[in-house]
Amino acid sequence: MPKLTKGNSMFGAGASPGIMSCIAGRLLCDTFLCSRDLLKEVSYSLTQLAKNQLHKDRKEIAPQDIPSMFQKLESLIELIECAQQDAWLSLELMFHLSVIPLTHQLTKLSGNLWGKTLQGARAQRVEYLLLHAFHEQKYINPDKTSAHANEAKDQRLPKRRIDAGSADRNAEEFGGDDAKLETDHVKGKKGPAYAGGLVLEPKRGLYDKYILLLDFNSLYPSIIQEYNICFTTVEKTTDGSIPHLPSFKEIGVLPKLLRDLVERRKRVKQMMKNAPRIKLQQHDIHQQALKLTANSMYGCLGFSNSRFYAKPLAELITLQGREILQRTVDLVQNNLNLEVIYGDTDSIMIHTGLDDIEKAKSIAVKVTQEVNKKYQCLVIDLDGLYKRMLLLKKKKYAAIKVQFRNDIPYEVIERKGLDMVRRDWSLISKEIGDFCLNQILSGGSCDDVVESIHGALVKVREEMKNGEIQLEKYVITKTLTKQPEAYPDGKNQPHVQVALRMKQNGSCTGFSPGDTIPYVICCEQGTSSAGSSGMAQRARHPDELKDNGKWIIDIDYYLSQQIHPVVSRLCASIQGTSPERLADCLGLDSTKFQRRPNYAADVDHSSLLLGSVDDCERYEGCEPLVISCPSCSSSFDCPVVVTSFCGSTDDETVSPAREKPERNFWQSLRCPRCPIDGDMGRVSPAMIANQVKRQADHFLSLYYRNTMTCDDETCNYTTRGLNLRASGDFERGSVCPNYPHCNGHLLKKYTEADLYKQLSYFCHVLDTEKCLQKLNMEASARMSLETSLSRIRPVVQMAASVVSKMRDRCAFGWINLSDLVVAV
DNA sequence: GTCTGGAGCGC
DNA sequence: CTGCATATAGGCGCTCCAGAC
Repeated sequence: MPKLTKGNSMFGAGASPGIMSCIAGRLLCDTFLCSRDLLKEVSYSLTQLAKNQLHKDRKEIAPQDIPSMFQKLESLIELIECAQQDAWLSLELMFHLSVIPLTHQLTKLSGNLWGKTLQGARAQRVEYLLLHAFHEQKYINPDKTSAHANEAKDQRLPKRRIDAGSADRNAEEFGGDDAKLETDHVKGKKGPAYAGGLVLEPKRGLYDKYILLLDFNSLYPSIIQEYNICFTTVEKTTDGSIPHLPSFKEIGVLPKLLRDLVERRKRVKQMMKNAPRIKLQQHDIHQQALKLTANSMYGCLGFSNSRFYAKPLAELITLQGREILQRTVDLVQNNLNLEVIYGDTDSIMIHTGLDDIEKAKSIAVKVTQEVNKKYQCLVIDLDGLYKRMLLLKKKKYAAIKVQFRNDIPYEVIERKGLDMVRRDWSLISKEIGDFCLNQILSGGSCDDVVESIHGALVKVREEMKNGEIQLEKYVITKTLTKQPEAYPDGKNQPHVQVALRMKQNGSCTGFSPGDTIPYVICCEQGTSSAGSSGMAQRARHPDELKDNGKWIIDIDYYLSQQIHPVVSRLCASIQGTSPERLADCLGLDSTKFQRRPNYAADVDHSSLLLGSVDDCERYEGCEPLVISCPSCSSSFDCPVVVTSFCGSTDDETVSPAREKPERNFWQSLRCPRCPIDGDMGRVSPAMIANQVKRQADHFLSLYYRNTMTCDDETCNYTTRGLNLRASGDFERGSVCPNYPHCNGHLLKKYTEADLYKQLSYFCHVLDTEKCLQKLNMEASARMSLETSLSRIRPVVQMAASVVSKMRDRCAFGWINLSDLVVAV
């Protein structure tokens, strides 16, 4: 009898060799593996799958309870019934997913072993598909080499035509020409081996006019056909560069194979139109299998352990993909004058600015016609009409999609990449996030939306504090990618810690890579989370809390690390709220959530200067006015005049205590570091004026340097040169010089708004007049302040007038009146 | 502050 | 030569977290 071990298999894949030998000759359908392949779920436990897929409840029995259930008749029968139920659920799941017919079709297409398809061996399916295709054309296939053998002797036999004649040029070897890179890749497995799809920099924000989502149907398979890309057609390069497109007229093996698959799929889809009900599902599975097979071929060209590994071909395909997407964007923006707001690999989103769905559709028709004219195989198509959309980042957006059933429109909310679709956030933060998203997309007024979000946050905080939230909502789920013991930094990973502890105390037998681990973040009763150890140490399995009073939910963690980040990311472009305000609603210390300085580039400076914000906020980010002492070599930040004479303004509360020594500068007009007596460190009015002038000139020249930086964070290209490349998107600055590789735009590093703000700050520092009008104080205090200021006025007069003249020359001082029109 | 490993998405 | 254990893996692009430095 072979050993029926389990648990040492990678990715928890299937059964051990022992089990396989026991069932030799029979197919094994593991519904756990199939579900992981075909479904997207937070957890792939039978309980979860039964609930979400079959809508049935499953009774769970803890492993440690099983032995005792054998002790009594009733409990033994219960155990048997549960086991039987599990068997039926697995079977039902198998039918629900149509695993057998689907894998049957896939196997028939590729000609591999059905049992392997059931194990999910995708690379092997493609391998067999290509083996058959090349063999049929009388090519000799390359040998299969193991990863180990690859490292020792990276030599793969080229494919050679049996009738080795004219086609000798085909006998090229695509693998192994860059052995160094390849072994790096095999060993470290870090970093991509070649460039992939192009992702456009999104124009972030909330859109309430129709957006068109257009995408190319199966981009990569279509590129292979469009440009006849194959082992047999592409000329190999010797220097490791990407090969050129083939000029070979005869159709290659890969393109022909794909063409056949596409045509067969077309025929099957045609048959579906007037097929009897009973045949409908069968056809549907057949066409799915054809599509899956066509789409998985590219992936295996780039897979370094594949028998048909061909990095140059994979590179050539993705390069074409990037160029096609960029050409499409250029066409839509420059020739059709439409605004492209985002695009990823094979898709573009167009902001129509229209409320009328029919007009929006007609634009889509026009665009698709124009684009499709340019290609033979490639087809772009309308894939979605979004009524409203929130575009947050690359690969992160949500939209209300309008769909049609029998020409009747209905709306669905689509969420891509947002925290709410990820399993590694707790249910409670996902629920709040969904609520906020629904509010934002509701189309309600800004005030209403913000108010209801703030209200919801206050409410959930109350409920959490009162213990009204179920434990399940706090559960976070993460996947193990290695054996729990194999993590080098397992100490820092909550799910690894939980898995190790569960194994240790015997509540389970062990874990395999691919298993999902649920946990909650806790704190020890009576201690605050702030002082305790790292969060990985405070992670517990939900069951550990149920019968143990020592650990309780760490509510502060959930408020600040789960709910706040999710909500504040959603609200990033929503007027009327801010991370600070949201933190306030959650009862958190709002000072910890202040805007990071690099966000300042995103905000509109003009509104900042126009509004009635207080001085410290208005001049945030400005460089201080530095006065250097004529006697000693020290320098110090010049304090604001009015603040020095009036201790009770707002500025005092924000000034750090370290500025105290400079406080009385304006009273004494002496360097604070020089001896009090004697003439050392005395600063004259002319010195002040000179120093102010010199510093203002510095900022002026900074502005005129006109340094431009690319707004694509991954590029960050910086230049002073002018780039005259045309772009449909003039407002955002000119196209990045890295153009085909980067889709960003050059923006001024130091804008006129920055300069204006800086000069205004210097004016503010030296101001002795305007500040009086603004102050709201008692008559007696005002009198004494006025006297002090009038004494200092002659000293700063010269400096103040120098800098205010410079500021007033700055064109930014001209206010566009339309900016002042504000909807009330 | 920056950098890195890990995870989990989108396409 | 036999018994037993081994190894079994589609791609790249892009956030985001937490910890180390």
